[in-house]
Amino acid sequence: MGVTIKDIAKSAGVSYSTVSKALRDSPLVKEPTKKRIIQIANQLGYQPNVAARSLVSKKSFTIGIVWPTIERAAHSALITSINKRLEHHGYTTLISINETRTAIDIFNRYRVDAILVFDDGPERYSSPSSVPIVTYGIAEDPLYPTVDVNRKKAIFYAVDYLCRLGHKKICYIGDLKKRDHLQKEKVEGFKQAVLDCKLETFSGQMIPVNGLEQYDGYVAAKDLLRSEVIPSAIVIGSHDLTRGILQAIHESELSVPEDISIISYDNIPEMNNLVIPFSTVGVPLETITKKLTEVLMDTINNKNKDKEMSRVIYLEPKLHISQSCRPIN
Amino acid sequence: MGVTIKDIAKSAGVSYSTVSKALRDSPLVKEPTKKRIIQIANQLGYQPNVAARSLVSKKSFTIGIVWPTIERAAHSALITSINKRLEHHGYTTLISINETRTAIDIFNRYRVDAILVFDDGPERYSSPSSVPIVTYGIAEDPLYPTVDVNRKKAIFYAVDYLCRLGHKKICYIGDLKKRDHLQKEKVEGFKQAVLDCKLETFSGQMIPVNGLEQYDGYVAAKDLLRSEVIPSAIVIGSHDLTRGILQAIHESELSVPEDISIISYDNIPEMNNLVIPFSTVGVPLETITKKLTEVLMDTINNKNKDKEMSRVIYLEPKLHISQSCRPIN
DNA sequence: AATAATAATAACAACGTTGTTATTTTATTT
DNA sequence: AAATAAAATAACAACGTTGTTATTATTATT
Repeated sequence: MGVTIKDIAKSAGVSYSTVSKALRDSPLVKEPTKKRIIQIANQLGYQPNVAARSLVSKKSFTIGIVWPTIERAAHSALITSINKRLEHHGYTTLISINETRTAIDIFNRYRVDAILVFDDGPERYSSPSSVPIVTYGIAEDPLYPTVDVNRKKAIFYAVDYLCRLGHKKICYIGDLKKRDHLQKEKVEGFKQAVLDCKLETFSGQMIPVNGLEQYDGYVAAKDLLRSEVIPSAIVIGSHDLTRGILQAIHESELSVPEDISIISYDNIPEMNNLVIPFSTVGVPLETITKKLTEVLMDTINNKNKDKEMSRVIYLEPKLHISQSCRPIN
Repeated sequence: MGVTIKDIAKSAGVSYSTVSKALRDSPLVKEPTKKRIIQIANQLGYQPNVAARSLVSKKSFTIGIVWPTIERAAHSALITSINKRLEHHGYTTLISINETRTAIDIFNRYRVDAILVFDDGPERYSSPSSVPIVTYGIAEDPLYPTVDVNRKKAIFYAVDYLCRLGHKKICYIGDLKKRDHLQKEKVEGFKQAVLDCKLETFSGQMIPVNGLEQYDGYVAAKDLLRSEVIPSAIVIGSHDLTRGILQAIHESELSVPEDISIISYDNIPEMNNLVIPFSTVGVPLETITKKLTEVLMDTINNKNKDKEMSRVIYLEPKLHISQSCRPIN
């Protein structure tokens, strides 16, 4: 079974409390003894028992991530980055892919120091959690501190940018369903921009997709390109759609940005494996994870009090200009 | 802070040991008292402290999954299924996406009951882990009990099947690099089958890809279709490649299976969102996760002794015949 | 060399559970 | 109604750790 502090004590001929102090590098134990103890610990492959430790110290130095939507590729990049950042703060990340309610219960049983919820779902989970919760991307009347991207503004910026380049006929390809809050925001941003920029509106300006995968983008774009009036620019609501849309454009023997300008919503800085470097709007992934880590640490250290606890932090999207849009004469 | 058994005891006017028994549904406590205690526990939102519990009982009812390659879509389906199965056995699944060595250490500190490693990497981690380890897909001289798919056989079956349909000119598209053990197996299966079935060999019979993504398949197939001799059938080494290959075939105005037969290696039963229902070879995902769960439970309950501990279980692939292959006259 | 001050180590309680043993309450027998 | 058996509950030790307090060993001061 697992090696304990007492095994080390016996082997070193000291009391177990001395071992505890030595391993935590306390100044209360003499340097040579400390060295000897540490060496024995390594030799025996000692790993401190988290259960025992967190039982007495009421700290686990662990963050639980709730991730029921495990397939979402975008989230996996976020989680990788968060994990790295938390590691630097001395925290361990543990993930549960269970349904949100269940996962929160699990982490409560483990008494982790904080829970980070990644769940796009519209479901409300009024969770009696004694462990503090932070959420990402559920800005609609959240019960907990939330970090979110201002998606409305993002798409607004995209349209505004195209407009300043002189584009008049601009389409939006994305999820138009009312259900998904995150996608709805984007649609609103588009509508607002069309209004504010005094752009032409026309039927078929907003093209729906069935899902957010490459294939869905392909289908939607095929559809669009078959119609008689082709827009001079397209705003794409979600990352994966872009590839499919490009594919469709290529098949129509059109090229980007010569024949058509394209800009996509995206947080991930990896639109590089596409044919041309792509222009995007969105909050850089590292900005998101930096803020999330910050909020988590503040929450743990009780830096935010009372009503402040349930406030939303909207991150400001950035326009990342590359080579997929061109000015119109 | 968290509600403890003592809080409940106070509120119910009984001793905390009675509460413990009541919550574990022990016959040692009278039914009405039990009911009352359980009700109070729910009311207070009590969640048992895993740390305290596993400290005394030496059981955590938790399995740690090591998953450093978080992006691998195929694994996410496996993990989802495993999670569900383990839940039925009363186990909780916790995931770490840290580098394998680190993740194993973490789970050792947590004293989970077993660790399941999903790591394709060829790296050897001679880990001094006091928690038992089970691995998936690292059959090459494994240190721990391992479940693996017989990939060599899988591809063999695919070729054999095509051969029996009368195909003579069969190509393989996949990763040909020597590095990746999993991919190498498949290549060997192909070579073996070509030999055993006395098939024609020709230059350019095995087409390499750069990665295992859809795009890589597209590029490889484009290349193939540009050459003067086009095979009558293609065996595809990995799931995601398939879409790209189909794309390329369509662009060449060929159709499947009329002009060309295609069969793909795949464990996931979801080749449905393709244009036609696809023929595949591989071990069904549920078979894999069933066996993995079995091995995990056996390992925990010490059902496998001594040298048996480090044996490999090769799962037998199944041919799943659908509509992407046709017989040749 | 005896005493005080300090450094190093040991002993012990506590954390929230479970499982075992001890005590009290209730039911049964005479 | 007293004695006994059975049922229900309470008390206590243990798990592996940390932090506090008590003890012992060492050094400094006279």
